[in-house]
Amino acid sequence: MVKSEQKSIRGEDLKAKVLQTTLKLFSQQGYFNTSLQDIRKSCGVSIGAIYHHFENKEALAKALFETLLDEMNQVIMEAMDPHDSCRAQSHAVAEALFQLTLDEPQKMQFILMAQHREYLPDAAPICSSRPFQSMKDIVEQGMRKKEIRSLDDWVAASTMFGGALRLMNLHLDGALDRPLMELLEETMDCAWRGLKA
Amino acid sequence: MVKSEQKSIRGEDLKAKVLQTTLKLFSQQGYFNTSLQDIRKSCGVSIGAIYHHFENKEALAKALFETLLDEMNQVIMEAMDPHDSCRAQSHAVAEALFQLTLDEPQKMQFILMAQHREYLPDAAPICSSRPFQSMKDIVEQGMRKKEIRSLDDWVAASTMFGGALRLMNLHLDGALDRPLMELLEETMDCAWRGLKA
DNA sequence: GTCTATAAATGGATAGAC
DNA sequence: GTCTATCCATTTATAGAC
Repeated sequence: MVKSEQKSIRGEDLKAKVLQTTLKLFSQQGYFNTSLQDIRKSCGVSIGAIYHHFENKEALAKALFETLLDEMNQVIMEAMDPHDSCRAQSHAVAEALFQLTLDEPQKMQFILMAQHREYLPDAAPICSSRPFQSMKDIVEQGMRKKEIRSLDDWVAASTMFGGALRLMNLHLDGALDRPLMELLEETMDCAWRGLKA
Repeated sequence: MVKSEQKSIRGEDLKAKVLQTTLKLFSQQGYFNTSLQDIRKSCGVSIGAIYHHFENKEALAKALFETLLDEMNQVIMEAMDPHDSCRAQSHAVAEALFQLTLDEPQKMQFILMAQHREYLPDAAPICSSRPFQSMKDIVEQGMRKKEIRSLDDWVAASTMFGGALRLMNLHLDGALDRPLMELLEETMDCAWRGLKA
């Protein structure tokens, strides 16, 4: 039944299907444990079709990675947009990222926990990617407006989001007993107490 | 010259040399980008010798991983030992881990940034390993003694050490402009403000 | 205990038909 | 644009000499 639904997939739909399947397999097993044959089988497509849309395995991973970083950055921008204060923006961003972690665990797994530089030699470290830069910007802005006290930029950013990011990791590792979202208020309150002017 | 120094390495010395070389290569290139041939060449030993001391590549990685987790836990225990209060213990542990990151970046790189479960299917998530459990214990103890306010255990632990761990990551990624150790006081002060009763 | 040579399998990538 | 068949390099692991 699954097979019959897929048989007519072509063009951009096929490309999207490949990306979707690749995300699933990479996040579950990792890049190196996933062969192109695995991807081929899992989405009922041929090797030739995959190579038509992506130059090679590395380019496939790169396309996926960049798509997800863009998406994450989009989520961050939309979350902070309606707010003015550093505190409100940070809270909204953390909430949006928690929600994304719950809605799309594979995407967050791939972004947060994969070692991209092992297979994308030219990739920048994740901490300098746009979404993480956006988060750092929020905190630096808050420091300029004296909402948070004067601290090293990296210390301030790590304090604001370090706890929340760690909880996302723990959730994805299955370590948390309580629902992730229930921990949002406490975590961001702790961060704020540590930073406020 | 290097070769002539190594030619007589045998037995336990050889085993240690293999582990040391493996750490270097795994932390630099990752597990999957490092072949046994790479290890063989890099430490001037034969494949046969490696297989004599380790059942297979996975067992080699496992031996290395467990050694490093033990070492890290040892560092933590020794750092907290002279202190009583949760605050002093946490500070000492963070300082010791910063120092370990500076002294042995490859070891911390391997512990903090590798995705061990991609090649050690039976490995527990890193957050439940002994060193991380020790850190969590310090915080929970502090909560019982009312030094820090009543919070979810994971939130408290993530707040106390989330910032410091993130800074270690950033340092290893080369993202920090300032020396890691200069950020210790500020980071742990932020964490403490967020947690104190 | 250490070595070399090689087996056996797998994976990325290509060629060419449709 | 998609498919199948195949090439070639690489890798883990073993066998057997020393």
